[in-house]
Amino acid sequence: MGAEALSQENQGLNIGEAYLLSVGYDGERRKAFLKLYDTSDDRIKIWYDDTGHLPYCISKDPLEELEMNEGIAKHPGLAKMERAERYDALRDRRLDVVIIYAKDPLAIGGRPSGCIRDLVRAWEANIKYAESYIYDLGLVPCMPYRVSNGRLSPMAHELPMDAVAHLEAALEGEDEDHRRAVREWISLLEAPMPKLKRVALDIEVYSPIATRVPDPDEAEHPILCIGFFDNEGRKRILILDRGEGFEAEPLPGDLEASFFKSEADMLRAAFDIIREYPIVLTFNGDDFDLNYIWHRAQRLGMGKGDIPLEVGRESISIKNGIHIDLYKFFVNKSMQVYAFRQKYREMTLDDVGMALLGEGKRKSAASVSEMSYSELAAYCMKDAELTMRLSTYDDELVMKLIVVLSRISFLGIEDVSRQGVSNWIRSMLYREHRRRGYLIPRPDEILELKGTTATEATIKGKKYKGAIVVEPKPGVHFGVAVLDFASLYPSIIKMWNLGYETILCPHEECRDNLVPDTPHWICRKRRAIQSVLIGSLRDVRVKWYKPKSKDKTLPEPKRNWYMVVQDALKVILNASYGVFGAETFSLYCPPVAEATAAIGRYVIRRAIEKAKSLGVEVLYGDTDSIFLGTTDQALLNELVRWAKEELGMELEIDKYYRYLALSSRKKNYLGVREDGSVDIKGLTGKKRHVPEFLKKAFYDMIQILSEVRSFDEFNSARERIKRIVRECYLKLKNREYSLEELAFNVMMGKSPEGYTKTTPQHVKAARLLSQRGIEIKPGDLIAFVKVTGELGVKPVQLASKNEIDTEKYLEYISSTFEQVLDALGIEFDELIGVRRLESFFGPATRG
DNA sequence: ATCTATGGCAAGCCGA
DNA sequence: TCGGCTTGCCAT
Repeated sequence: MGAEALSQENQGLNIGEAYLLSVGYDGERRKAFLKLYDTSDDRIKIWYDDTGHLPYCISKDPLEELEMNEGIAKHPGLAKMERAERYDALRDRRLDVVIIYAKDPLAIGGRPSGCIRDLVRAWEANIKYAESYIYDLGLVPCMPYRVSNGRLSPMAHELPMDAVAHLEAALEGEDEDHRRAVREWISLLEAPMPKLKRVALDIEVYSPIATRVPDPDEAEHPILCIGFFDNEGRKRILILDRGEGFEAEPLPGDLEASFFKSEADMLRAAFDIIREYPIVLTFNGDDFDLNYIWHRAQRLGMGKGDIPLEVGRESISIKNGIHIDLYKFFVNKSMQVYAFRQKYREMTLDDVGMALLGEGKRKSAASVSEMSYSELAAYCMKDAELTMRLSTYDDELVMKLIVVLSRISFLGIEDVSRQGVSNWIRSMLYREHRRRGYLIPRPDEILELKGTTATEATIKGKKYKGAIVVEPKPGVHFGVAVLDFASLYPSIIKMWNLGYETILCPHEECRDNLVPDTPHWICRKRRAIQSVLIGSLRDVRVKWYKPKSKDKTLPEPKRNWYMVVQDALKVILNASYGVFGAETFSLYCPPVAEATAAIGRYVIRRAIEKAKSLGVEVLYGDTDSIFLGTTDQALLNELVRWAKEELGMELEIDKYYRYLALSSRKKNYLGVREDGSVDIKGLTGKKRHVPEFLKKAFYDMIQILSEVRSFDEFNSARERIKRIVRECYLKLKNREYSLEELAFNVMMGKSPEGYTKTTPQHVKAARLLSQRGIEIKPGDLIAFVKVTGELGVKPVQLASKNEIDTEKYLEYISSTFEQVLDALGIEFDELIGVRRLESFFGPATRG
């Protein structure tokens, strides 16, 4: 049937080179479609499914659903097969558990559905659709294809010979599953990067109250202007002509401005511009800009057909186009922490722009409603420009990341840029199930077969025991080497064949293949899917992309690409263990997470014992790292060799410290490297909430410590540190610091009413702000100072200098500095003079 | 609708 | 006053 008949829509579709960017479902046609980026004219072409697969439709009304899916019930594959027969057939093809698919078969990009029934399961066993559909066709998002007479075929690209040669050597001794996976990853990651034409859009909306954000669902106020900034630097601005009082005035010369008497005409002009581009970028366009336009256009009498937008539940797409909401991308915790190293802290365009581009939003005294046309245009254009530049800076880093993540996760770019890391991993694993013809287990099926955890967590309320943190040896240590296991948990998943299928397998023969520290065992007969996929990704990163990204002999663009891929892989690998311990993950399997952590403890424990047996002192260690009191190459190399031999794990010499200062606190240290750079971990002085004045003094002290080369030099350093602390103390006492410098900055974890058990200080301050009519939302940073009086705190906005509680601040200074000083054997009292301090000292010093 | 994990520290709250 | 608990932030 269908496979032979070309859809009418596809007839005559010929594209030389097209990148598959997104997968969607057209409800009216009841067909899946692909959005293809045509590189010859930079437009999106739509390709409709003509493979003849039947869509399964989900409806709240069961009768309606049956009716809609009549075709499926008649499907020959389904009709033929009896229930018991199906299960047997499944069992034969599976590893060792009965695994049954039970997700919404229309989940494009994978939205789980509660609507699950045998019908779907059986149907899924025989035909595949939608999410599985691009896999059936052998398609991978963001890869190049040729379309000829409506048929898609992959475009070959050359693999770099050095990569091929290197990999063949590195793959020696690995099994065939692993080798195949590594080759495929390289092929995906080395495919060409498409040049993507795109425009950034931003709107400004009139608001009668300056501080209130207009509600997009109501869209009751007019849109004042719409700015477009494209990746070739073209700037266009559409402005609503509001008549009297707003004379047309000269606008910057490179700005193409158009004025409209009618807001509807302005929107129509905006739609024409949107249609010009294959890709539209916004910063929060899902929730605000495009959402407002959507509702406003209808309020002005336009029909849905006149608007080139497609509104989904959580996102807005563009007909014949792609919409990427960069806010959703940057708000993603994994991106923030691992790819951008926490350079930005707040999820605003201003903060992200400042951190990544060195430039924030345009400052303006007036609200948009009161701005002159030229000011309004400049303000709006700046936001559009920042949004665009977030996608272009550093040789298109962000676009590259999205493309690479899309290829790894097999999600289209609209999905991958909006979803979290657990969904990327889910999609990656599902794809492999489908390719192998495996059905996918439901969460309750895995849980029932594999059960929960067997160890007791150290922290109350956690599900299982985690990593080891070695008790630090307090003091200053000169000549320290830090060794760590490269990608510890992914390596464990690879070496120990961990996966939901293989843990606690049904074979008697495997029961003695135990995970140390647990009653769990692991299958010896089959390889687990996740072990293969995560293990191969890990090897691709560690053996190819990471070293290449550091190779200074490579041309810059090449090295940049290696760096991007390396970062993208890091993000996925870092999450690859945690997802199995997250209830919300669709392949949640607590014993897998527990076993991973347990093996991690075993590995580091063995390494510590080995170091000791070599006569090396172990100063500290955390999860996957050990800090050793030697820099003797022979000893270190022996340890590395031993780890490879004995544990099958790659232990690496990470760095050397000229000296390392340890207190008795875990996860707290200061290490100075040979070149004088300093690693500060966990110390209060660097934490976000600490007042600026104290951070400054703290870093002044660090600067001094970084210059210390030998034990003797601590004496002069001590004097200089003494001066810093004294000065800090005096300025505090004389009230020379501004309120801003004195402010603690603490984030609201929830709304002010959400705090029922206790009322922390920042919440007290927040409530004072609420009383003044200032809205406080979760995620807001509250700046407050400590004051004398009942409450003890006040928001900066409401405080005055003379009510500052200097004693409290002094306590804070002393405890902050002590963390470093007690490691160095310096008494805080002695720095500042005990005489003056006596009255302040409350808590005794540690150690 | 969305959400990787556990371990550890400092500070403050709050009831015994 | 003490100690358990909550909170936020950080390490890995």
